[in-house]
Amino acid sequence: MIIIIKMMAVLSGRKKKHSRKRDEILGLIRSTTSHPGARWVYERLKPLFPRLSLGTVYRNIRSFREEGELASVGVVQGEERFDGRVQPHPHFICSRCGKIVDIDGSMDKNQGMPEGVIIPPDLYVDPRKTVLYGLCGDCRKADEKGMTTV
Amino acid sequence: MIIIIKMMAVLSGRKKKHSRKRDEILGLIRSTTSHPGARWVYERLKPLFPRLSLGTVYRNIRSFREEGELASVGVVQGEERFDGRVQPHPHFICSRCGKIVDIDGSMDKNQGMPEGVIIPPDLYVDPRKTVLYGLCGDCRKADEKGMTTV
DNA sequence: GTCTTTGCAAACCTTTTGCAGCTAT
DNA sequence: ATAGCTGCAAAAGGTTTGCAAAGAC
Repeated sequence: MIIIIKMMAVLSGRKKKHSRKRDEILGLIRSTTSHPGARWVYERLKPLFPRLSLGTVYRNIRSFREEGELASVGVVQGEERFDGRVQPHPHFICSRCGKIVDIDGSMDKNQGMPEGVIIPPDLYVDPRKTVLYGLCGDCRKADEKGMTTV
Repeated sequence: MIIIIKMMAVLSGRKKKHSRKRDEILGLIRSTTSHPGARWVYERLKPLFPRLSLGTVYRNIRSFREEGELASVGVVQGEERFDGRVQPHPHFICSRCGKIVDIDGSMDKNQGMPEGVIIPPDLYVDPRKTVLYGLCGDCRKADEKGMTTV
C-alpha cells in the first residue's frame, strides 16, 4: 500500500498530500479564460477559506507551474498572469487594459510568421508561445472618442 | 527669444533643461541592440558618473518612454527591458536566458500571423509588436547535451 | 532667481522564504 | 510519528517617490 502510494508519487512527479486549498487554486485557474494573476485567485478564494494567505496562493501556483499544470503567460502591468489551459498556444494582450485572449489555430508554417519576416537562422522559435499585442474590442471603442494610440 | 524657447518646449513636449546624464542614458540604450534594463545602464554609467544614482536612471528611462524616445520590450526574468530603436518591430525572447533579438521584415499580412491562425475579429493586432519565444543559438547548443525544453 | 534635475533613502508592490504550528497519511 | 502544508510576518528584488541640495538657464 505504502509502496503503491510512493510509486504514484514518483510517477506523477509529486510527493504531495491532499490539500483542499491547492485543489481549489488549480481548479479556479482552470475554470476561467481570463488568465488571472495570484491576487485575483486570492480574492476569489478568501471568502471560501477565510484563513487563506497570499503566500499559499503563490506557493501553489509556483509548484503547479513547475509541474507543468499551469503556464505563465507573462507579466502584465507588473503582475504575472497564468493560464490553466496547458497546451501551448499563442496569446493576445491588450496594450491598454491588459486583457489576455487565447489565440487558436495551427501555428506551424514559417515558424509562425508571415512571409517577409526574417527570423535569424540560429533562433528556434516556438510559434505556440507567440504573444500578439494590440487593442481589444472594448479599448478600440473607447478609442473612437479619444486619439491615443498605445 | 524666451518665447521661442518656450514654443520649442511645447512643440517637443518637453520643458526640460540640459542634463549630461540624461543624454548619456538615452545614448547608451540607443547604442546597443541588447535591449538592456535599468540596472545594466546604471552599471555602465556609474564609472563615468560616480555620483549617479539608480533613481536617476529609472526616472529618465521612464520619461523617455513617455515621450516615445524609448520603447519597452517587456519584463524578462523580473526586469523591464528597453529598446532604443523606436520604430515598432517584432522581438524574439529566449525562454532560457532572456536574450532579446530584433526581428526584421514587413509585418502586414494577416496581422502578422500565418494562415490557419484565428484572430478574434474584435481585436486589433499590431503585428509590429509581436513577441516570439523560443531558444537562442547558444541555448540550443547547451541543450544538445541536456534534454530540458523550456 | 526660478524651475528642473539629481542623490539619497524611504516607500511600494509583487513575489519569495523562514519558521512554528497544523494536517494528511 | 512522519512528512508535507499553511499562516504569518519578514525579506527580496525591481521600481517609484519625497525632499532638500545642486545645476541649468
